[in-house]
Amino acid sequence: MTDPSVTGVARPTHKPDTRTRRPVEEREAQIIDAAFLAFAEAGLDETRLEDIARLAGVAKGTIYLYFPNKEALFREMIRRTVLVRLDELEHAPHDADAVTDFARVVRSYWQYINEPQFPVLYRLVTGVLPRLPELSQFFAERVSLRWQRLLQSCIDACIRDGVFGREQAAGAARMLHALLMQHALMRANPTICDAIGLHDADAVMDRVLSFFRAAMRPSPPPTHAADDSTH
Amino acid sequence: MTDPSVTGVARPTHKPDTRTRRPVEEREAQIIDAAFLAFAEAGLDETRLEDIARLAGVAKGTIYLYFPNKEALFREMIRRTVLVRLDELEHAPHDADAVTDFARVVRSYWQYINEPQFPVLYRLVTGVLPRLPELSQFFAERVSLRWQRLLQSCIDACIRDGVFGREQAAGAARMLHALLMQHALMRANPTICDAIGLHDADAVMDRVLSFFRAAMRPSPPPTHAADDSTH
DNA sequence: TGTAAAAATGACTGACCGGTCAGTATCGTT
DNA sequence: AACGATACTGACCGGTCAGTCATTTTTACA
Repeated sequence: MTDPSVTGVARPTHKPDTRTRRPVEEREAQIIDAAFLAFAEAGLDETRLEDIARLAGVAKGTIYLYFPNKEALFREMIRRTVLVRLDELEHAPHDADAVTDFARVVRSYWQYINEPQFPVLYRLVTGVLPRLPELSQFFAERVSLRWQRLLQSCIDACIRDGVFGREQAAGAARMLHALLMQHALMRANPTICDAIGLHDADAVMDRVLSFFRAAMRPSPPPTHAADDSTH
Repeated sequence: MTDPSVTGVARPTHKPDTRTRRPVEEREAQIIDAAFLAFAEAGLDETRLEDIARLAGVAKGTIYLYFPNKEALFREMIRRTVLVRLDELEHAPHDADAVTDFARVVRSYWQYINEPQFPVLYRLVTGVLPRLPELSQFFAERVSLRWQRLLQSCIDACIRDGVFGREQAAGAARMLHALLMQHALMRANPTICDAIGLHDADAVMDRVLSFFRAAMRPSPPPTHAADDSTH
């Protein structure tokens, strides 16, 4: 008996520093990581605390030393996983060139929502919406709205520079967000991804951006040519 | 024993319309409707069979006369609710005019995904994805892919007519689908809907269509004016 | 009205699992 | 080494609920 997984490792080499409290954060992270994996596979209700405990390499009771209950663990897991990398991305300094800036932000967003965690989070949050509405609110605020604001500011800069026309300015960020988000979600769905070939993430983003730029390109001066559309 | 769904019809009784078996379908529909309401509120796991039974006005045991278990009831509820109105829409005869046709199909799709049931179905299906992957496949096939094909055929017709340019032809239906779907989902999320004002469904659709048309408008002839963009 | 079959009922059962806590192991200090 | 203090464990408890089935109600028909 006893636990062979961790015991006996930490030899008392005098005492380098009192790391007594360090393990607390480690344990939490350990449990959170395990929770992500377990919840990702089975969702909030179908996941048993035992499973999380086993994945984390601790006993079930240990989880309750760090989180008051299953739901709180779930919530905290979502919170932390959503926030990973989000802040650093937003706080990156703006470039001088509006176009470069725009491209950089779009790429960051695209990267973020195409990491494998993202669709999982989206699914988990969506799945528990009626039970944990504040979580969905948090998600909407932190992801959808935040990025839309960021995108809009880049787009506005491009409009000021004359790269984009003014015609589609209103809601342009929403459109771009919709295109990117939906494509990321489609890519995460094997049925759809296979059916319409979205495997190459870069290619998909280029395609979306090309479409977006086409919509945003300034109108030609009013030369009223009736039907010059021949191929 | 035997199959209750069809048996007894061939009775040579002189009664002209033996409605003997009519209640069977009624009961099923009754239970399915109640299941939709109950599942919509709490999801697959959190919904108790008792709740569904109470909503349907039957006893719990009765449900098991019509559905083998909870999961099958859930699946069947999704299947039927997804299919409602889908076929009739697709089978409507095509118009002669490509533009009118396009507008009609887009409006149908928009209507479909903005009915209050739709986001609920989307959420439910998304929520149980790892457990019932074939359901998500069904949903993807019946909604996303089917409509994308339909949209693409309308768009192609518009391109042939010169209304849309050829440049963005590839994946145009996917783009439009992404825009419409994501906007419908955002509209169903109170946090987002309130934050960016998407309450007026018609206005939102117009905005999306305007953006889409801007992207699809044929390019002007190649007058290579370098920087004519100054308003 | 009688009666047999079909339909519906809801009390019951047993598996399951979130949460508890008495007990054990480990660590830091003296 | 001895002694708290702290971290961890996992058997256990109790509530819950999907699914069952003996019983009751309804229906069909003579």
